[in-house]
Order: sequence, then C-alpha cells, then structure tokens
Amino acid sequence: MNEYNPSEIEPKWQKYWEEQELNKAEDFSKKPKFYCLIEFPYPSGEGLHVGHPRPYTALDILARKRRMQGFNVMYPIGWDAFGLPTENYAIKTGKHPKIITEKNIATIKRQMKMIGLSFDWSREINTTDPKYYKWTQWIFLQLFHKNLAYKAKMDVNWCTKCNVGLANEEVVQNLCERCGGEVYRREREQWMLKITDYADRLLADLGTVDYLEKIKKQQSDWIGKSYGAQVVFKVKSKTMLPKEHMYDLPVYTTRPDTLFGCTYMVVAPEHELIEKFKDQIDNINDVLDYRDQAKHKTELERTNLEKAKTGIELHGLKAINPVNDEEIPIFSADYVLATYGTGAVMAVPAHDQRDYEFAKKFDLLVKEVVAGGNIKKESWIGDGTLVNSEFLNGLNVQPATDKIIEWLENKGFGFQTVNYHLRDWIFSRQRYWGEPIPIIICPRCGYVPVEEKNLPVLLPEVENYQTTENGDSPLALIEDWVNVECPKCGEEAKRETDTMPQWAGSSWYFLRYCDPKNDKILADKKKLKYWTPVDWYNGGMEHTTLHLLYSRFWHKFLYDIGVVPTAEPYAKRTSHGLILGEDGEKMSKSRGNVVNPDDVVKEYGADTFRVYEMFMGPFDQPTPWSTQGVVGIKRFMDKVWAIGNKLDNKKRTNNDEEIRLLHKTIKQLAEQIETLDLNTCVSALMILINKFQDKGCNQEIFEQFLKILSPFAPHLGEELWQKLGHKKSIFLEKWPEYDPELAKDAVKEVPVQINGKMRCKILVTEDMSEEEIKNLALADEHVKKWLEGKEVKKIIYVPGKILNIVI
RNA sequence: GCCGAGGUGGUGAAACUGGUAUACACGAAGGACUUAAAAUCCUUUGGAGUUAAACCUCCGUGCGGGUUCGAGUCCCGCCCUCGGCACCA
Repeated sequence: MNEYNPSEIEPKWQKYWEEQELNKAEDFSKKPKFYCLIEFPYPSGEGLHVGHPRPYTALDILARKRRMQGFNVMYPIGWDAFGLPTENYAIKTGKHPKIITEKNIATIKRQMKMIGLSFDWSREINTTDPKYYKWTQWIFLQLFHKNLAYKAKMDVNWCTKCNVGLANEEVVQNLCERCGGEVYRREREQWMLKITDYADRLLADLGTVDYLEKIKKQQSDWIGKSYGAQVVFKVKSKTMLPKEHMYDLPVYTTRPDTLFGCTYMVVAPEHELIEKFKDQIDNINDVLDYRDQAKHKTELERTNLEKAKTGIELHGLKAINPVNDEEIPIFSADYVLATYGTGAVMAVPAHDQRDYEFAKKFDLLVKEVVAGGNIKKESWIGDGTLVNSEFLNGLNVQPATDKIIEWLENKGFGFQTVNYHLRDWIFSRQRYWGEPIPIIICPRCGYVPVEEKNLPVLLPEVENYQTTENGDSPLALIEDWVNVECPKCGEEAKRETDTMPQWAGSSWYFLRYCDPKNDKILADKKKLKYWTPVDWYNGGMEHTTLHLLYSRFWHKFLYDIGVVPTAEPYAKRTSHGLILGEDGEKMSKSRGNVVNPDDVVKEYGADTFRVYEMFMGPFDQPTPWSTQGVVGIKRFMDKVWAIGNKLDNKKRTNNDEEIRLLHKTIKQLAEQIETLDLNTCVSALMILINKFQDKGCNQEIFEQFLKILSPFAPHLGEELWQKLGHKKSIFLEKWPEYDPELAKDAVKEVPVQINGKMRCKILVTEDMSEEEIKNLALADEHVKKWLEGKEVKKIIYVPGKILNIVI
C-alpha cells in the first residue's frame, strides 16, 4: 500500500477536473438549474487568509452534491476589485492600482485553485474591467434618467492635513488614521441615489424570500419604518409677524398623542432655522460655536443615549404648540440629527427618556399627559390614560393617537406619515480607483448624461493618486480628460470627476455571471430568465444592511425598467461566521494573528484544510482557528486512506450494524448539507469510518461512503474511487439513495424518568403498545426501588422519546 | 448608545418542534508496539461524594428569578463577547 500524499494527488485531480470541464455551467440545459453564489472577494494585497475559504468550501460542498443529484449548477467567481485599500497602497508605493490588482488576483486565484473549489472559471468577471464597468455606468445613467440619482450637500469627514475625505473607519478619535491630522465634518456636493423611494418594497418583499430570520430582521430594522405624524409648529421671532406668516417648523413624531405634553423644541445644530433667524437670535455667536463643536463629533457620539446631553437655547425665538398655542423654548442640540426626519423634534420629557434627561439638565417643565408612570422619577413610555390633554383626556394611547391625527389634519396643522431610518445612498467618492460617474457638467445645461454609445467612460491614467487641494478626486487634474464638449449644446463643459463607491460594481455582478462576455447588453434576457434568481447566496453578516440592501435596490430598479425578469435577486440568503485568529480576535495583519491557507495546505493538504474548516463549528457562528485541531482531521483522512486500501470483501453486506449506520449517515448528510450543518456532517462521517475500522468494510459499502465524502474531500474521494477501478470521475456518479427502513432504529432505548430525573433505560420495539411499555418501565428493578412506598400520580409517555413517572 | 447574534467540560463543540446534557474532535493521563522516539493502536477523562465495584447519590449548560411532569432550549430581569451603525469591504 502506498502512502497518502495529498501534495501529489491534489494538483493531479484539479488538472483532471479542469480538463474534463466538470464544473462548467451550461446555459439552457434541460436539467434543473441551481445558481449558487458566494460574495466575490476583494483582491487585497495579503491574499486569502484561512477565513475566506470557509463559505467558499461550504457552498462548494453544496454545489458538488447538487451536481451529483442531477442539477445544472452554476458556481461562479470574480473580483470586486475597485476600492480604497488598493488606492491607499498605490499612494504609498506609487504603483498603479491596476498592476497591484492584477498581482493580487493572481495570488488569490492560485489559492482558490489549490483548495479544489469547483468554480466555473469560464465565467470569471472583474469589476475594474472596462467591459464590465461600462454596464455599471449604464445602470447609473438609467437611475439618473428616472430621477433616482441627484446631487445634494452632505457632510464628509475631512482631514485638514491630507486634504482628503475620509471613511468613518479611517477616523480614529477625531483624528486621521493615516497622518494623525485633525478631522472635521465638511459639507460637499455628493451624488445620491434615492434608495428611500424603494424602502417600502424592500421591506415588503422580504416576505417573498427565504433569508435567515436574523437577516430579515436586521434589514427591516435598518429600513426602520415607523408610523407617526408630521406636526407643524410656528416659530415666533422678534419681528412680530402675524401668525399665518410665521416660519413653519415641521417635526416628525411617533407619539402625536403626547402633543399636549410638549414643553420645548429641539432642532439639529445644522438646521436651516438658525441661519434664517441669525439676526433675531440674541445669543447667535454661542449658537454658532455650538454648531462648530458638533462638526467635530461623530453621529455615534451625538446620539449615544448614555452620554450627557448638550444643547443651547435659541434666545429670542419661541415655538407655538398648535394644540394649545403655548409658547415654548427652542433648543439646538446635537443629539438631533439634521438627516433624520425633519431635523427637528418636539420634546415631551414626561414620555421620552432622552427628552427627560435633557429637561432635567436644563430645568425644563415636565408635563405628564399619559398616566401610569411616576414622572417624578423617570419618563413613562408605556400605555395609559391621557390626562392634561383637553379633548384627548380619558383616552388610551392608540385612540388618542387616531383622534389627534384626525384633529391635526382637519386643522391643517399636520398629517399622518411614515418615516424611515433608511437614508439615501451617498454614491460619490472623491477618489481615483472607482468607476467614473458618466455625467458632464455644463454651465448652461446642468448635469448632462454621457451618451450611451460613448460608454464606458474610461478611467484615465494619472500620475498622482492624491486628491486635489480642494478635495476633488485626482481625476480633476487631468485637463484633457475633464474638459469636454457638452453633448447637449456643444459648448465647453467638464466631466464629473467623482467616482462610484465599491458597492456599485457589487450591486449587480451576479447578473453578469449569466452572460459574462456580452457587449450589447449587461446580460442577455433569455439567459437571465434561465438562471435568475440566484437560488442560494451566502455571505457575511456584516454585509446584511449595506451590500445586500443596495443590490436588492438596484435589482428592483432593473426589474422596473424591464432589464431583469425577477423582482428579487436572491431567493435564499445564508450567512457564515468569521474565522478568528487563535487568540479569539479577528484576523488582521496588525494583530499578527493571520493564518495563511498556503501553509496549512502545504503541511496537511487541501482536503484536510477543507474538512477542518467545516468541522470547526457551526457554519453561521464565529470560531477561532486551532492549529492543533487540524491534526484530528488529518488523522481522519489517513484512516479513510488506510481503510480504502485494505477492503475486506468477505464481509457480508446485509442488515448488519455498518449497513444501518451507512444508510443513517447518507440520510443525515442529504439533509444536513442542505442546511449547512456541515460540522455534524463531518462528525457523522467520522463515526461511520470508526465503525468500519472496528468491523471491517467491503468495497460496495466503502464506495457509497466515498460518494458522500467526496464533496468534502474531493481529491481523496476521486483518488480512492479511481484506484478502486473506476474510469470516470466520482463526481459523475449519482448521489446515493438511502433505504428509509435501514436508516431507522429497530430497537429504541427509551429513558425512564422519575419526577423528571433520568433513572434507567428500557428497550422498546416499534410494535409495543403504550400499556406494555408502561408496564415494562414499572417492572424495572431501578424504578421499583424508587417507587417503594410512593404513590404514582401520573405517567407521561412521549413515543420513542421518554417516559416520565410522577410520584 | 441603538439594531442583530451568541455564552454548554481543560479546548473547538453536539443535543431536531421543551424529553437521556457533553456526540465528534483536540488536549491531558495511563498502557501496547519500539533499544528509544515519532507515528499508530487500546483505556480513562464535567465536579463532588459513598463504595469491594459503580451499573449508586448529589451538583452542574454566563448570573438571578419564573412557567412546566420535565428547561441548555420558553418567559422576566441582569452580566459578558461578537457583527453592523451608512466613505473598510
């Protein structure tokens, strides 16, 4: 018998599978299609660490099993290659991002092939390829035509030293992560996409897809639909305008029923009210100082409920509560965000904890309007009877809400409305390494889209990847690229120099896999009709609210304009947990806890690596890597090899323990591969091989075992299969069927409890009646001992599960 | 802080809709083989106690309470860890 030598057999079979084209997906095949998708990777300079292949391997197992079950499987791969880290690396080294990207892709591709992942490489795509981003730009133009892309002033983190807009992640304690320079929030014109127009459909259609519950919950919480009312307060200033000419200050509230309890107003420091009434606010300088301070805080800091509230009253202004004409003070406070609701809130300290704390600090009136709590101690947000509220008195919260909304609508003071936590998508980046936004800015015609025949707008070469002094992208410096004729009027105009975020290319890539080389359209409609929706999409939990939602939004838009045949892109979505370093921390270069798959494969082989990653723990939970744990899987592989090399064909094959266990295991794997309970699949395979080791095994049984093992350890499976005399790949075999009779236990061991504590076990066959089983239990020696001198009150029998005697 | 997920032996973990807590594996200890070591194989391995022996008893699934014949699983209140919070991807 020769040795198990993974480094010899693994490349051999990888080459064989590629030559045999076993992993190619066939357009329009008569077989049922199965489109299975993992999030395509960002080709970072470090290559893959052991965390990346976990989802790739899990879905590879699923894909291989489904192929054996007769599906036409598409399992494609590509590169999400635009992005910040590559650009930052380019700035540091002066190398072109394109060159860096190519090199990184080559590394990761080699690593993926080394692991034996059954991707259809003929469909490989790359978001930085002009033939690809042509269509990303095309989609943007369609959004622009439908008024779903617009420009707005938004705050960006601005590093005063690097002169560059920063990602939130690059800001550490209000300092620039790269240079340590000071950061503040500066206003800039940005391209925005109106994802909020789709909020309702993105929420409602969660009901039509098979996502993990936690994913649905997180998406719907992120969309954050709330019902409430918009109420308009009048603002009284020193100019003493008649009431109907006073400034209207609309607020959004989810608790219009508490309107009589509103004792002050709060606006965001950036609210237009302040600019408008500059001359009439007595303490305007302090108010503006406060606004400047707010620019140095993050949203997280501002909205943290634990942190002490800050704010400043706008002296000289009063708001008028429309329900009772009371004049109440107006504050500016940074816990109110300009971007949420109307940027202003009515404060009801008696019935909102944040308002309560603020009121205590500034010594403001706390007026109870819903009975039920003790507002001397804390705010009361629960239900109760309305008090101090004139015509609402005596009602409970819900009827009071209905009544006040009706009243507001009749008087023209407000209306019922919904509000979303979801905000529009900031789509511009003042960066080089992204898709140029295909818009021409003409002083006469405004924003003019680039004509479709002129797509793609190629990303030009630049000398320097640094943003310009005024914060424009490096593209702004390339004059012969920036200066163009306006497509509308033919006069001088300039290109938009902002680029798209990395989310753009990844919002539609799964469509391109269906038809990766089409140069007429983003993908042929018939092919999309055949392949979409994606049957199974797996990705990280960390992409639940951004990437997953963005791509659902784009897909719905493409559906509306007739480009794609389904309203939802992904029929099913699952999530994997991260693999952490051995120290239990997230793997990162800076922590120095990165484990490289190259090293693991070199020492133990790809199959051991794959099976270990599946065995470590539940697929959807984070798990630390353990170098020692890998050893156990290598021993398992060695055992399979050893048994496969000395099969005992004198062994009979009927109805003995091994056969029963085999059928049980086939059943378990058939079910649990589908639920991605892959750790218990591996353990079931181990239990079976341990049984073979004890009892011996013939070729017939072993071949069945090999078939269910091979999706996990494809190289070992193929090697032993062909060694046993087969000429064709094991992956062309049918997935084995199990015999339901053999997969069942003939005799069951049923635990007997007394008052819920397990005391003994009895053996029960299927044909026994409940009466017989109870008598059997009562006759048991142990039970007798416990029952001595006691009265049996009740016997509970759950068939096949448990028998409990209550005394 | 807000939203989401999780906490079980020395370690990674298993336990299907409330029904035998700790499967499988790592580590550790002891033994076999060997001149020896590695590899391999066998045995033991949650804690405490009683015992000639455990096939006996008690305690045990982050903490405190509750529901139930029965709770790792359900409910209430806490603590801790992880993911996300919109320009990392």
